Amino acid sequence: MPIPITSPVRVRFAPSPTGFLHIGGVRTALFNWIFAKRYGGQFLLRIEDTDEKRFVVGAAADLMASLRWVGIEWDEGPDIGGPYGPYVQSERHEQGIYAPYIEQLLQEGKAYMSFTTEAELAEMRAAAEARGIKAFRFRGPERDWPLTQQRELAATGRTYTVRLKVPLEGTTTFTDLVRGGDGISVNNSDLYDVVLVKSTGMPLYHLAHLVDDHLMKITHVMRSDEWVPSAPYHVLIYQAFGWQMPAFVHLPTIQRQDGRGKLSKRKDDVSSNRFWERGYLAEAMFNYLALQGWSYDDHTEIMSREEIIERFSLDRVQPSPARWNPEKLKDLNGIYIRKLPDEQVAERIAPYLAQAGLIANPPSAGDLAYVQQLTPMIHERLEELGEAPELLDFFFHEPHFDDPATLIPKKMDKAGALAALQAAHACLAKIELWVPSQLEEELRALTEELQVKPGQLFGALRVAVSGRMVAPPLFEMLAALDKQRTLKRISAAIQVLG
RNA sequence: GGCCCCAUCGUCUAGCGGCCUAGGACGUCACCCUCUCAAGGUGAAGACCGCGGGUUCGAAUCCCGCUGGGGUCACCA
Repeated sequence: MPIPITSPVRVRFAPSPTGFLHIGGVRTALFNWIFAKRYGGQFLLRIEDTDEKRFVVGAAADLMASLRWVGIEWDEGPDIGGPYGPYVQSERHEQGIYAPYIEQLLQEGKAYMSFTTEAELAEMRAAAEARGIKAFRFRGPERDWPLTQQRELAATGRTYTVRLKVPLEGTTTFTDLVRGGDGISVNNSDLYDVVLVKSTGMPLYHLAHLVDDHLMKITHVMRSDEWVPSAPYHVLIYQAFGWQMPAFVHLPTIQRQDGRGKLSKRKDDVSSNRFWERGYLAEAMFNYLALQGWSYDDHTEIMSREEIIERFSLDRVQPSPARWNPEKLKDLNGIYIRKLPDEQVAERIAPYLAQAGLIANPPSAGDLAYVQQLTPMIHERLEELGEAPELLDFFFHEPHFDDPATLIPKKMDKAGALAALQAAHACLAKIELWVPSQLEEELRALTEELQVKPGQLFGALRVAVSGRMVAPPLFEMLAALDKQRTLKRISAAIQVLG
């Protein structure tokens, strides 16, 4: 059933700069972006850096580059500003944006100053566990103190955190646009008094993101599944402020390939950077990621950005987790590479060849022209642009034969192979018009003359000229190699065999 | 362990009570094409719809229980 969406829609992606962005993060950003485009709303980027300990220099810039790579642009964000800036939480904190809201909750008795230290908390947790209590739900004694008493203690210099005064009884319920049903409900007795402000005065995610979402007029909070357990706290905070709640959309997580847990930055090779380095097309990544947790119908998979935006709807978002499938991504990438014209593929593989040292870096005009000539031979064989150097390296330096036996075709002996190569050399030496069709015509005639199968002669030549059993089509290869180099390589092969 | 979420081929999914002897894609295998490898074409294997109860003339589809998997239990996000 279609989910009614009230536009204008405002969504956001709010990562913390703690390292590289993995593809799960990109997927979450992508769904937000697609959703905004679909309903003609805004997509904003906000950096949540309230955790000074985990902050990684350069991570924010890196993450923005990753998003832009797949084609995600934001309408408001740290680097481009917007009407509700700044879009970096540490800056917002410095500007004192959160302070009045904290004060408000304190004044109204919705939150309280908690003087229990981290060390004390750890002790209490350990003691609780020793008594067999598995779930430690902290409620500070100060939750019942009058505010004046809390302030008096604070005035003595004692440090404190600010905690939300979570109701002891009753239930907290919220709806989720992906899960539907009657909504998700938890007993308040299963909750604890979450920390809203650290003892350093820095607000925590729970408080900061929510104030920001409210101030930035976010209508839909679309985030990963792992946030479901903390959603009740957010609902309670909205209620404490008396603010209108955004709609919650919890996206299924992307699981590891083996299905054991969610993707991890440390254990899995899923940094988004890795994919453009290896030669994945942004269009393919976009298409693949859109299909992680969403589908259009029972058979359509290859879709352009525009088609995906046009067709996207929340009721087709899967509630169950997806699983990381690099094989499928690779297949899609191959499809997108094949859709590209040869000229573009040539332009895009040139940097990989340069990096591999096969051509100059940066490539010369002559290099580029040669790459243009070679590209049609490997175009449809490419699933990652980064595979190009491996497929083409023998065009740039002489092959060497690790195993001369590969020069001998099936059902042929060494003498036969030698004779065939010598005959081919003589035949090719006479050819003036060095183009694939002419080469094919002459060499096919030679197979009949020699009474050998095409596969035998062509196979021996393929190895002679490329040094490998698997290579691009023979005649195109010879043509691209030019006559002189072809003859030289065949001679070298004859030497090796003989 | 508590709490929450989820459950269709190995994987991603279609399916919203009869169209399902369950469709598509990746992967796997075979054949065709063919100078090798790809690409392309054709086809095959692969899911008693996790299990057990209901509801119904009829259930993969609705309800309950169980089991399994995942997430989360921080002064991290």
